Amino acid sequence: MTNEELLLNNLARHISLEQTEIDFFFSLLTQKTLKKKAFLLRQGEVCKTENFILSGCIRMYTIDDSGQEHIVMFGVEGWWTSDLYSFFTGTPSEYYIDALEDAVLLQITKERLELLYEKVPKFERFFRILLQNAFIAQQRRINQNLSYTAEQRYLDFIQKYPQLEQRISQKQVAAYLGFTPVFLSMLRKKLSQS
Amino acid sequence: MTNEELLLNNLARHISLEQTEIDFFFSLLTQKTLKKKAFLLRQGEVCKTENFILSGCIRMYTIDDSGQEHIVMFGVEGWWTSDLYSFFTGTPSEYYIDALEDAVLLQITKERLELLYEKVPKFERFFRILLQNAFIAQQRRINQNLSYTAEQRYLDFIQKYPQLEQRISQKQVAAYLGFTPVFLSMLRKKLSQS
DNA sequence: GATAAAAATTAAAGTAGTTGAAGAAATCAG
DNA sequence: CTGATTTCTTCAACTACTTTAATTTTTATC
Repeated sequence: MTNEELLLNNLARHISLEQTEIDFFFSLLTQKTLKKKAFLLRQGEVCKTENFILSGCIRMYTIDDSGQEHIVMFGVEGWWTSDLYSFFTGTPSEYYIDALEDAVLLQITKERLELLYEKVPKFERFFRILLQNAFIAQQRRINQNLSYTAEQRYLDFIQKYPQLEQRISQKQVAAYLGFTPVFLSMLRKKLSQS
Repeated sequence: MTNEELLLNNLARHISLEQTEIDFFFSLLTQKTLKKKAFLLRQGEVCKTENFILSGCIRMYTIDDSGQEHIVMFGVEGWWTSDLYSFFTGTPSEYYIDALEDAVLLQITKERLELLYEKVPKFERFFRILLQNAFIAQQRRINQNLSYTAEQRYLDFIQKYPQLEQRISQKQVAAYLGFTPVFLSMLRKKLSQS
């Protein structure tokens, strides 16, 4: 699947478009490559784009008072990523976004997105559906953090994202699940023995 | 402020409407009263409505394997509440929604919402913005659950929702913040002493 | 391919939050 | 107003998870 097809698929899953509408949409996008460890966004900056991931792996995270990183979301090819709050309100972000692997993105700015909504209102629906899915995924995560033990959450994670677990370090998995890498190591040992 | 004004305000904050559009919107709503402890939705049922809370207090929660309740969201007057996943996909909900205080709601069904989007597309924007705000609030919560101690989360909660803390039991607060009522009681004692 | 840097493992001691149980205080239903 | 139910508090024992620190393994760099 080519890059363009990846995004076309993503669109077609939710709305049906004329070729001219597709072309117009693509004309609004710019491509960006991001080397591993390079930042797409830093805390304090305003997030100017929504980003469709063509390849690679990125994370969005905060750093707490004691210097620890906490990952609020991962993104891989086929996913959209952005700090929506900063993007929509124009206020500085609380988050960092950087690449865990070299990545290629398609970006759209807020101005161009507004233009897109105006010219092709169907896209308003498309982005609402994306948001809806992201909302639901977050709600699940909140509920799991409240209801499940660390072990249950880890098992759930590797079952749900088996490919992802292979691609990122355990340190990143722990920063997503909400415990320490040391504890994850102990967990894995315990699970491999039983 | 009358009931109708509460919702009008909520609308006006995000989109501007003609009187006929407002009237049409209101014609699609039905009012529902909910006695304390009465269910708006049970696990396994399909969520048929989005609900605007005119008065009272509701919660959305799950019950885990060991019988404990975990609250994923509260709602008070002026807020919208629903299980969006079930609402949009038509699949059975994983959640319960019930009233912590006698409540009055304005409800809109999915069919009527689709009709509304069709006749007055501005509403698509309105509901997207609502969703956006809810998304952002959830993202904050995920990050806080990862980054903060129980004590920090409690202090943050009472600072952010001082009115709410007065209206609901500590048991509900604990079920929202993710620890036991016993621990909350200990926390409060410790905080009152220092 | 050698060296440096980052990640993962292990162990031991410490802490935050849970569990269970019992009594006191508050709320609810008739 | 009364008894019944639910909520809150307190205590002590327990467990899940953290912290620190030392060692090994893996990955990155020139």
